[in-house]
Amino acid sequence: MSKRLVQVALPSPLYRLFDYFWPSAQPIVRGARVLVPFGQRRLVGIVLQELTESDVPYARLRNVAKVLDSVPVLPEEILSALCWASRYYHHPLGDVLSSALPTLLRKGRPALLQEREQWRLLPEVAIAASEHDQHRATVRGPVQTALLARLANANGETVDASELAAISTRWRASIKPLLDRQLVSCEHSLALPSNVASDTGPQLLEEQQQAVDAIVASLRSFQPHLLHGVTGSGKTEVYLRCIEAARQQGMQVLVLVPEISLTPQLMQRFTQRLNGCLVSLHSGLNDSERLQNWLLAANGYADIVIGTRSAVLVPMPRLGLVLIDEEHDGSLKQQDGFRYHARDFALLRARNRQCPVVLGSATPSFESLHNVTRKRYQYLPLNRRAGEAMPPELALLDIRRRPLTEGISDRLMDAIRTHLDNDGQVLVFINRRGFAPTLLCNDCGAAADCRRCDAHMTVHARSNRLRCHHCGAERPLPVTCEQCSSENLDRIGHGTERIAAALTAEFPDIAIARIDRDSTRRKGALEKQLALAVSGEARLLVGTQMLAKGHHFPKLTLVGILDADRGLFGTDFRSLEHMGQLTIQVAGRAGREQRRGTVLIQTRNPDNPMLQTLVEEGYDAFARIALADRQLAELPPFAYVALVRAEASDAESSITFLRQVAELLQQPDTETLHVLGPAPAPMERVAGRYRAQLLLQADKRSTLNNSLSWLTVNIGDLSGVRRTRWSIDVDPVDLY
DNA sequence: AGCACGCCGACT
DNA sequence: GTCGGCGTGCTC
Repeated sequence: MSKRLVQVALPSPLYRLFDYFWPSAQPIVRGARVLVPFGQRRLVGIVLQELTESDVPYARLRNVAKVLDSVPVLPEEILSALCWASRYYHHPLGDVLSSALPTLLRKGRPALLQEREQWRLLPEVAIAASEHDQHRATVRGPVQTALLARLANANGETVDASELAAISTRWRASIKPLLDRQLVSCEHSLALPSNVASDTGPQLLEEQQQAVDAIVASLRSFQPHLLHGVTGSGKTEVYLRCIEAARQQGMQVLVLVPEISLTPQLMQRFTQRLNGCLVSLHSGLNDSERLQNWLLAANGYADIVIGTRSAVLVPMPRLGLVLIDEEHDGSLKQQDGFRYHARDFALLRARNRQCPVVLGSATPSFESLHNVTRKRYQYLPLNRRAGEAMPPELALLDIRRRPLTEGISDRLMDAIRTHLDNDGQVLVFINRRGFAPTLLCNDCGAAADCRRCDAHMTVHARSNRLRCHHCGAERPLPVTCEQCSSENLDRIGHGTERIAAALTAEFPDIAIARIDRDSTRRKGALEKQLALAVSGEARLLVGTQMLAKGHHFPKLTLVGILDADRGLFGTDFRSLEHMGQLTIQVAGRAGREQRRGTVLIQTRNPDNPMLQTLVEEGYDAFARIALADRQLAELPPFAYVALVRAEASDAESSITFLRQVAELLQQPDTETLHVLGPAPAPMERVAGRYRAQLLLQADKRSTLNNSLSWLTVNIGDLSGVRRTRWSIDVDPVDLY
């Protein structure tokens, strides 16, 4: 009798699956983990199916070393979606499956929920024991006495093991004899977090109610909705009502947010308003917390899962609704390894499960707007701001031939002063951190450059250092030019640090909160700065795009945008879209309560039609025109693109490698696939490595898909694969 | 990707 | 004489 055979996906960059003998009497479970020998190593893989035969000579097949799960860790619902994603994104299946697992499961840890361990003084003996103790107390050690005292103190209620552990690190040794003599008992139970709403929320506006009704009506069927709500229109309130409705129907709800640690306000609101088992998945969790929450979701205990991008990969057996907040946000796309887009993956899952997806944004992605016109998404607009709030008034400030103080025009400075005099709060937005982006020598003209990147070093004045924002390199701020030793150095350009300093000089009595990655790196620093901003204690706010995401500053009356022009001339076809979204998002921070907000946008291109459309007619009109341009240029969402990226330690080999790739791609579908490049990346050298890319463009998804499939089977034969790191990026969000 | 094997340079 | 550099090959 021959041994059974099984096909396993392993975490490796190989576009291949591996066959093993199944020596165990246990049933073969698709989606379960196995430990297998692989070369000299042992890897954790996922069982895909039983095989009747293998193409590999049987002499070379090896045995599965250990079966790790009797129940699939990746049930069919998520497994089939991940298999699809592997084909769509042309990323090796084993790697895809592995990235869907929390780290501890990837390492082979049992997929068991942590149970709560609780101890109790047995009631029958409680009194007897304490009397007994009065006479024979000396028999017990101090730890035992303390443990008994703590348990007696609970009056027959249970005490968590963690509390007993706090008494002594050796508490287990001390409690064992008490357990043996049946003085105490130990109980294990599932620690299910359970949230109870403390607040019912406001009456909905008509538009909000219509949106809720439409979404709730679509439960149990596949229906994407685009919830297009201007800032302050109460999107979150719509989410909350839909979540509650789905939960009451016994469904699990998945909520994706850009970066949970950046939105403590949102998280707080969810815990205030939702009932049931609420679980979060974000970068702030450690491995065991992450595993626990993952398992709560995967076993159907969690009712609501709120998380960042990777939460979309978590199995949810009762999934009935998916919400994606800030669906235009670039952080939904993974930028390395398995480069999936969480929005698109969510749509696939929802289709499989026949449930609705809500995409929420004040500035929807062009893709989503296009899907509304194609009638693929239901459009749910929220145009009215809650309460009395009026939409902010946007205006362009022509700064050509105007005096500037540290990048701030006299007219903006006057406006800031007026608002501060009238008790307003002002936000100055500049999407650049540090003090100055360049340190230039006035004598020889040399800029302080990063030694490993094609980039200037950014001056950080407070820490007195130069930093590279691309590779993280750092060095002390030089006093003299590194090239010619001249002392005549100039700091060129402006970052948040410099703007904050300039505003302090101008308004010495006003408290300033600076919010960017540097000022909020320390734990708790972001919360502190945000609290200053929200309370209005800091009346001047300076920040990067961190400030643009979902925060609510009730007292804000004026927003100044310093460098809108940069987005007009980006290298990327999406630069303009991003500029529009960022501008409107930042503008949305203003005037969310009684006072109408003003937004002043400094520009040297006041005649630019796109900028004018954005300011005068709003985001929708802006998007319509920009989308028409995309159509003419045959760019997404009217065409399908992918990028083949390569990097190597010298400039030549990544280009030569991609030249071969381009040649390879000429073979199938020659007429319909456009291959552009290879070209060096816009910033060729980063962290000492030279990057290049090849752009693939097709008017049919299948053309692109077939070409990439062909590529993945043949790319391994190219010379130079060893020396280049390459990757495929389907539907890239950034072209560099 | 990892890991082993294999063949050439500066060291105890 | 060896430790170790990274080129090449393989992983069921």
